[in-house]
Formats: sequence, structure tokens, C-alpha cells
Amino acid sequence: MARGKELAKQLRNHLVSSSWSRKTREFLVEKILSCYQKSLAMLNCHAFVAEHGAAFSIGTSGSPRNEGDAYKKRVNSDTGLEGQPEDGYSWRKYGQKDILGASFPRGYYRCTHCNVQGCLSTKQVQRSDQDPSVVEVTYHGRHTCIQARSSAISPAPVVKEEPPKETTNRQETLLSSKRGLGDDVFSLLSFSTPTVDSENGEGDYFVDALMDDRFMDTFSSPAASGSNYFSLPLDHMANSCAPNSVQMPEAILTEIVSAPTSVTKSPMGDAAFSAFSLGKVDFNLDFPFDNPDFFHD
DNA sequence: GTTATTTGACCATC
DNA sequence: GATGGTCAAATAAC
Repeated sequence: MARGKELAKQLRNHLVSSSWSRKTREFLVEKILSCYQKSLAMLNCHAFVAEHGAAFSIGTSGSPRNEGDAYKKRVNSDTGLEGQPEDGYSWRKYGQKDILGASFPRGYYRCTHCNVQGCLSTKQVQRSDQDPSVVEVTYHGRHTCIQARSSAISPAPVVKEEPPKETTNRQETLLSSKRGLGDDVFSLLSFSTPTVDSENGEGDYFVDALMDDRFMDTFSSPAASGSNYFSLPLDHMANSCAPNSVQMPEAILTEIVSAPTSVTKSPMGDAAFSAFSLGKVDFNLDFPFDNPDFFHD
């Protein structure tokens, strides 16, 4: 955003001097818009992560029962094993409870590695009243265990598509479809950026920003300091943000929202990401660039 | 024998 | 007191 501001100031000077060609001015305007679009994309990217329990989970140390860490999806169990959808992780059932108003009991599962590796990830599985072939899976906490990659890349379950809905505990319903997970991820990101006008092609900016080398360099650079903590999720996100791109196994999608590793090991630290702790950002392309006060020193 | 599941009891919260 | 979540002993499966 500072870059955008600097470019805007240059443009203002050029407008005053009138020594630059129209093409140069238009170029500057495009650069300014590009800067702000990328900035907003970064903000929205974090908002998405924060809302889904999230790969980064910056600043959410403490109880895994944090409500903000919950993530919910509906899975068609027809293709699952014994009615239990496979999500790439191994779970151990530790309880079952009849839930008021629900026709089917809710199953409680925790990560098999909870004892050995101290993984605190849990999930709740409940069969839908409306459609018994559908189970609602709610994930809590994040996997801190290391599970065999081969098991994580299991065939993706068929996930039923349904519109996003407001739920308690800040749970979100993952939009998905049978067309492929590339679409799934994009859909998920789309409702996090509701004001994008995709018909005008402006919706592509989010993808562009994430695929931008400078963007990736900026946020993947901690890998150079000896940790790949951020580089892995961002690789996923780069793919995630690209519609119709390489299809992602469900397990990877799961990994995105219930991510591994300790927050405190982040080389960027809480402070670095605290600037992003703004919640969902509804950006508006009608941003008042023509307001001279905005660019005022 | 080991591991996973079942299920009633217990606890915390509202 | 009702409800949801977890514990732990009993049981089943391998």
C-alpha cells in the first residue's frame, strides 16, 4: 500500500507538470491499482485463513477448542468407507452422543496421534437429518502430528454442494462440488471476496496477486531463514486461488484449514501478521482514488 | 495381546 | 436441570 501511495504521488506530480504522456500516466494508474489490489488480496487471504481455522492460525495459541478454529463441511458418505468419509487423517472415536433435535447421534473423534505426538485435532461427525447419505463433519483444532503423506493423499470424497450459511461458533460450510477440487477451493475463496466483479475480469486480481512472484517471494521468504512453515501453506494457497488449476486432493484442502506446526515457530511471528488481523475485508473497487486527501502526506 | 469401538457416567456450561 | 463434550471401563475386532 505504501508503494501505491508513492506511485500516486508520482502521478500527481506528473499531472501537475504535464510533462508526461497520457500513456505514461495510464501506466502509473494501472500500477497503483495493481498495488492496492494485491494489498487487498493479501488481507482477504488472511481473512479466509482466519475464518477456517486456518493454516497459519497466527496469534491463536492456546486452547484448540478456540471457536474460531472450527471448520465444517458436509460430505456425501456414499463414497466413504463404512459411512465414514476419509479425509486423509486417521481418527479414533472417543465418544458418541445423542443430540437434541437430531435424528442421528454425533460421533466424536480425535487424532490417532493425540497421545504419541500430542495432536489436539478433533472432529465431530453427524449424519444429516435431511439427507442421511450426508454427514456433517466439524473439525476442531489443528493437526500438529506428522502423518504419512501417502495416507493423506487419499481419494477425495464426494462433497455435496450447498450454499454458504451462517452458523454458530464461526463455523463455515465449505463449498465444494463434484467437478473437482480446483473449483471447490475457488468457490470457497469466492465467498470470502463477495464484492469482486468477476464478469469484468476484475475477480482475477486475487489469483494474479497470489501468483505474482514478488508476492510469493515476500511471503515465502521465511523459508530462507530455515523454516518452510509458511512456504508450504502458501504453495497450497497459490494453487487454491487459481480456478481450474491443478486439482487438489481433499486431504490437502483439509490440511489448509487444519494445519500443522506451532505458531510460535513462525519466523514472521505474531507481530508480523498482527497487521492482518482485521477480519474479513470487503474491498471496494470504487475506492476513492480521486480523493486527494487519501494521498496527502 | 494389542488396538479400536461402544456406552454409561461424569463434568462444564448455559 | 438440560445439553453437549469427554472420560474410562467393558467389549469387540484383529
